[in-house]
Amino acid sequence: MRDLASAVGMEAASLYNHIKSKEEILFEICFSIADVYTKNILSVHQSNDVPTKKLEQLITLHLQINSNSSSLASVMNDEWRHLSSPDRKKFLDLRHDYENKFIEVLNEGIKKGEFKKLNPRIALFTILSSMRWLLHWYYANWEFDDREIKKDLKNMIFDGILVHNNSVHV
Amino acid sequence: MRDLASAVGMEAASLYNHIKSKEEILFEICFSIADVYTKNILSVHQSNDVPTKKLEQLITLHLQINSNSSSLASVMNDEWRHLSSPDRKKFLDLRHDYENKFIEVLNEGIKKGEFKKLNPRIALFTILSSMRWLLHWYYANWEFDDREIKKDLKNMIFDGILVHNNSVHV
DNA sequence: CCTACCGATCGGTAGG
DNA sequence: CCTACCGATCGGTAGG
Repeated sequence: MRDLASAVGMEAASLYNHIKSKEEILFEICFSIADVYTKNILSVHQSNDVPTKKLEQLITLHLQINSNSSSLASVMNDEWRHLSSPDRKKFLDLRHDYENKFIEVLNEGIKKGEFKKLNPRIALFTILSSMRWLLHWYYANWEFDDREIKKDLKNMIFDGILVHNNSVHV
Repeated sequence: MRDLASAVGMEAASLYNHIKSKEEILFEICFSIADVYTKNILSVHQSNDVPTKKLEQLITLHLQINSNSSSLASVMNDEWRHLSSPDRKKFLDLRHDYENKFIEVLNEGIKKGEFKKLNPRIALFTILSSMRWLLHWYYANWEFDDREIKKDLKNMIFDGILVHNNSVHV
């Protein structure tokens, strides 16, 4: 709180005229980002697009949040565990809902023969995890082209690293 | 330190008969795991295998460490930043060496036409990141088959999620 | 918005 | 290996 206060040019005690507690800040961050995910998966879920298109929209969403709101997203990702009793459960429920809807997209794609017959939960975690490095400051030192990252990441998730003769994304 | 002490059935003060400081524990964890990575990439680097084979060996290494030593590996991954001045730099140097050798493998594969023409640093971070979810307790609730995880993960890294007619890994 | 201060907790030491 | 205790730091409150 001392750090936050000095970052906005006041004493720690003065922060409490604007916020109720440290955890309130965490709450705001976690649920504002979770809201974006929830709204987006609902609209993807309701669309009539083909599974590959749905997956592409979800990946685009994650790439956007992870690069445009990386600090908020990394707080959400790493610190949600420190929410206390009722909020923590509420957050986990939102997350599980999101994951389940994402898995439905994967299952639909497998059934239609667009996606490989992978364990959908393993595929889910692997896809989300593969984009998570964008959140860490460690990599901020290497200057990347944002469009190149998005292109290469989509390419790898859809088609992997090996060269295929008839791949549509190469 | 109170938690660690009670986990081994003693008082916090008594720990200091066995260790010098809290940071010494962190040091041991970080550098013992880093050592495994360093030794392995050297032997892969010196082999005459084809890049695809080299990459497969590196992925196998990460999968093994991330699932067999997940708690040590997650401490190393998340807490190395808290090493103090000379050790922190030493650790980062090891890490950069590792990453550079990994990138050489990727570049070799691109040059030989085995791997797609991706930005090798983006590819590196994406590959390593995609396996990182194995480190988080959150997923421990879902009971997975270890061999299924390894199979699906390799499949996704090499060939992606889309179905290809002539993919060798499907 | 600040000064002054609180109780709890932390890594660690002294001394046995 | 324990009791007793230290200085620093943390989230937060009182009172102006």
